[in-house]
Amino acid sequence: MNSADDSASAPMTDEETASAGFSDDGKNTMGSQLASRLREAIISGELEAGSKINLDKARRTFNVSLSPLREGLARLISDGLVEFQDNRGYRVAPISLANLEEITTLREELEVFALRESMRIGDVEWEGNIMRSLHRLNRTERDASRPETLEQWEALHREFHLTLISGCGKPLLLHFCGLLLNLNDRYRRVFLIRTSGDRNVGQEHSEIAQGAVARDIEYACEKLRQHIHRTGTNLRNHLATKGIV
Amino acid sequence: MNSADDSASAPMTDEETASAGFSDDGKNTMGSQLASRLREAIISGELEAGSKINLDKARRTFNVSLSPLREGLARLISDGLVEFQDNRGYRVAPISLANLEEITTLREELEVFALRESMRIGDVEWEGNIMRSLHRLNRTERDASRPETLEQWEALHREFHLTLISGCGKPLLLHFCGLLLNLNDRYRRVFLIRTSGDRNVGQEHSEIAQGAVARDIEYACEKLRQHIHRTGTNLRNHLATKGIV
DNA sequence: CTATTAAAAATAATCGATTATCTGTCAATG
DNA sequence: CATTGACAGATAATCGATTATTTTTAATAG
Repeated sequence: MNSADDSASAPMTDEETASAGFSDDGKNTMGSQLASRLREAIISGELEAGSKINLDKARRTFNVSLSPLREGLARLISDGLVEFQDNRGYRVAPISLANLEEITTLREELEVFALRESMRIGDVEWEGNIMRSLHRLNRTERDASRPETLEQWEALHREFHLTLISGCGKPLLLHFCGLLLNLNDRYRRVFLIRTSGDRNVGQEHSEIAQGAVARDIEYACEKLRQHIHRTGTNLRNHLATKGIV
Repeated sequence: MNSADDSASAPMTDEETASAGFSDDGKNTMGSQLASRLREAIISGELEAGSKINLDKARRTFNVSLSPLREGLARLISDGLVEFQDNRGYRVAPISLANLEEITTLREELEVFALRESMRIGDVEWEGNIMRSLHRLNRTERDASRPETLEQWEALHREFHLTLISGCGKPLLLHFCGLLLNLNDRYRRVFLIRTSGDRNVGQEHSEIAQGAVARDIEYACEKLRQHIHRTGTNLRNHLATKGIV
């Protein structure tokens, strides 16, 4: 439960978005790699929400022994992406309308609170990091027809949101926000959503970022709240379309 | 990440306070039992904060193989009680003034928010559960000279706080609050603190509970916030006494 | 004397096999 | 016909041994 300063690092690969409590040096262990692969498989929808994870099958699929497999799965439990029951094994965490709405609500509470704190005590380096993240995000095209573009955009988008609140000086809070962001991204990835026509997401990000570095607390926080809320509404509509309750 | 309704159950044993994502049927697996024993060892201070956990030694101490030991430790990572690094093993999560202050701040934010939501949508059963938890808590004496009394009180105290917010209908939020409560209790247990003279904790609990069932949102939330804040201040002083930074 | 490297010891990670538990099927019973 | 119970197959949990990595120690060069 530490590492509040990840955001200052070089361009992130998916592997580096690991959750708190665990950390990888690059020289990964098998369990770590599996956690990454499984996380990607779940967030991308390759592993269906709610489905059972057969250990023996997974073991063969990934060509590993049970130990590292369980190790990896344990981490995804921390992430809220996998559920577990004694003697009954693992299951991909289900998705639901209620879950999405809770994620959205909590993001509005926690992420906005974290932004407020960041604007209160964040330093110049924090400001700089925001502008850099914003620039990189805005320079990246999001093309639904090319998956590698999507993944890249998702990584940068996540990075932007985390950087925005990285100045708050509260590792636990950042951990919670990271989890929520992860869970939220899953809904977007599962539905391969492109933003609906009436939104200019790039501009929304810019407004939040500019408000943040200008230390206009009420403006920035309100923009962020709206941004999160709109995303929630957007995703909810897609969920409804697919008939998910 | 479910089970929002634990609070309606019979008197809790320590084992039943397991974290979300995992659940035990009573017919526990070895990993589950280990998680409980280790959790107790850490929260009680038996395992020193910040100290390294030697797998081989632990394996011999608990008379188990590596697999269930790792399994148990993985759960404590989810709880924020253990930290892990690839190829370097496990370590009891350290304690610090900053960590305690963050826990207190986040409890003020999240627990109060959860109480607000509970008061907005909680039903009569929720109200009843609160009154029951309050009664059981107030009927239990907390005697620092008798450890079994302390554990009993801690369990009931935890139960009371969770029940208070159990009506909010937000499993994730309850999960976060549960984690924070756990982390907070650790500080209290480690220092075997009895409440300082100027507080009547029993009355504080009663006021919060009565405000909650009377749906006096502002009153109850403010009382809860003060309660959490006082506990934080209290613990901080003890930490300072022991020279912990 | 300090810094660098090599070997040895300690520790963590993984594997393959074994044991325990659960789940579904089907027959026997009321 | 529904219910119970025993069996068999599937699946999860655990173990003991092996392999990989890190940390410590010792030796050597500068």
